[in-house]
Amino acid sequence: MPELPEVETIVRGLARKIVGKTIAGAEVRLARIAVAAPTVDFAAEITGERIVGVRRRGKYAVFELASGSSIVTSLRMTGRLVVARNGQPELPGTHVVLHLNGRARLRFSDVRTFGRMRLVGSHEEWDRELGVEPLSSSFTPEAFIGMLSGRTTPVKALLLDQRRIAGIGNIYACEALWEARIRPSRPSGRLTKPATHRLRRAIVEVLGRAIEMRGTSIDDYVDADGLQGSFQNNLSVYGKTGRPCPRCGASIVRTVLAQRGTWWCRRCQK
DNA sequence: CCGCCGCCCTGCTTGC
DNA sequence: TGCAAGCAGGGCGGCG
Repeated sequence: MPELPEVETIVRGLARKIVGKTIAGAEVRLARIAVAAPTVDFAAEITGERIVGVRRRGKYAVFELASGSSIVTSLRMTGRLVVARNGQPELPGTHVVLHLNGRARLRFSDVRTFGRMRLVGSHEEWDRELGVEPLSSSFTPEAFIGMLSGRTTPVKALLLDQRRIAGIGNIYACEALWEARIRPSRPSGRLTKPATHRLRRAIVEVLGRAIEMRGTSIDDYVDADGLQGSFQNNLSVYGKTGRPCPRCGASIVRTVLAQRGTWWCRRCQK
């Protein structure tokens, strides 16, 4: 499932391929995927627009258009954004195709149809509820302490809450907590000061390393070229039920926390 | 404000 | 072997 490192990798690839191109037309094959304001036709509205930028915010890929509008794309679990030439084979479940100048096509596919491409106006604050970018200078120790302090919520649930930190999903929450040697169920407000610092650094470190490895491909994720990442080979605990902890050798367990599968080491995560 | 729950959806895994 | 139930999960709306 695409989290921050996967979306970052996709966006960097897309930026290289489609910035400066004009949208000559748009095919919306499944209407509920392409969302616009009630009176606005998504395809008609973006036709003729030039793509002036592609960026990431949290787990969203944002296409910035010359008019000031943006297409905010959420991939959820199985969404994919791939650029291909017209005529090249499509991925299954291709619901939206943007025709760019020349033969380039930007395809959005999603077998589970949870993902969305949403057209937002230039002054629409679509990300008002989204939290801090963990790889930005705003993710300071003080900011992180402010999020944790006084809360009883399990720290893993807090890491998954996009209103606090934007971009962490289940894989990197599990990996960062393992890295910081913190039990996922620990009440957020009960972390010691050193544990808080370890966790903040672990988040930054794990996300950065995953970007270097071009993301984690377990089931569906591919980049803008349709290629897999390689961070799945560097996972310590995610999906590793019964395998030895890379740090202490104890068996990795799977529990359920905040309705999510949670992998961790009972011996060295406290 | 906060936290919890159900829903959306389909492919894969599990169990009989 | 075949089939159906169960499971997976990010974001969102509803509820207490």
